[in-house]
Amino acid sequence: MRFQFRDLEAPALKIATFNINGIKARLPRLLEWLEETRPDVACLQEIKTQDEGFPEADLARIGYQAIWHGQKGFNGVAILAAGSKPLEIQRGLAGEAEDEHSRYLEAEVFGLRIACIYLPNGNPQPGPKFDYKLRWMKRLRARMAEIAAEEVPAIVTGDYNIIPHDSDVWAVAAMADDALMQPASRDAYARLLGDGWTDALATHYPRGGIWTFWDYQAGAWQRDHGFRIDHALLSPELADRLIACGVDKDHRGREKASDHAPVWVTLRAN
DNA sequence: ATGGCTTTAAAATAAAGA
Repeated sequence: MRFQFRDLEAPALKIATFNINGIKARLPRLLEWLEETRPDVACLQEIKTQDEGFPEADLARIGYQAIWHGQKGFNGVAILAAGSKPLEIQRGLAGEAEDEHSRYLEAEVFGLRIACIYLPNGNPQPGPKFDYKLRWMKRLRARMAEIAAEEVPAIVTGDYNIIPHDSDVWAVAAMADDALMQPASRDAYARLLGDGWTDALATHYPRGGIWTFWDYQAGAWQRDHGFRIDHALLSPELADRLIACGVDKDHRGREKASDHAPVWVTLRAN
């Protein structure tokens, strides 16, 4: 199936995801990153603000329109697009009415379906937070199956809080008991791929060793003690159009940086 | 280190993160 990127003249589309760990504290870094790298679409996680605190005007000033799903103090996701307002399709996942965390936002923009996710961390495990993580992944899988059934070009990207393979972490032993790499977490992630979604970075860097997160503690950045937990999953149509992908690693080393680095993919228009 | 940072919320600590 062929498709066109609507409202876009460029022959390729760049889509990025960035867990910014607080949009208020990170606003100068966020604006700087957008202006330097100019993604057509940017999915943000952990905006950590209520809806009314979202810096809509600051983003508009540099050419980005946005939709967002905020929450007081923590969580929160947003989808930004250069010169186009994302059309909201869905916020939140079905299947758990009492779940009030702002972790899922889905939109249509440039002729693509884009879901921005902030998957629960799940620590400590075992425990109720880990149970919530696994339930959330089950609900995500159900929604992704619905999207797949629509046969639209789609990308589900964000902070998955999953280390998919041992080659995606600096030291397996250091993280062995962490919720991010438990077999149940990995199995749930593998099921998404089994359903036909493609992990963009895993495809282009099959040997691993690519990190998207470095802890603030213990000199993790200076020692390159990181792991890969921010992912872009592509529908079959988009997987065929993947030109390039990578991590804006240098942004992790800047003043007042987030503990995550941005991840991006570039897709061919046809 | 059952937490070495960091953010938010809110006024000193506490929760959450990964």
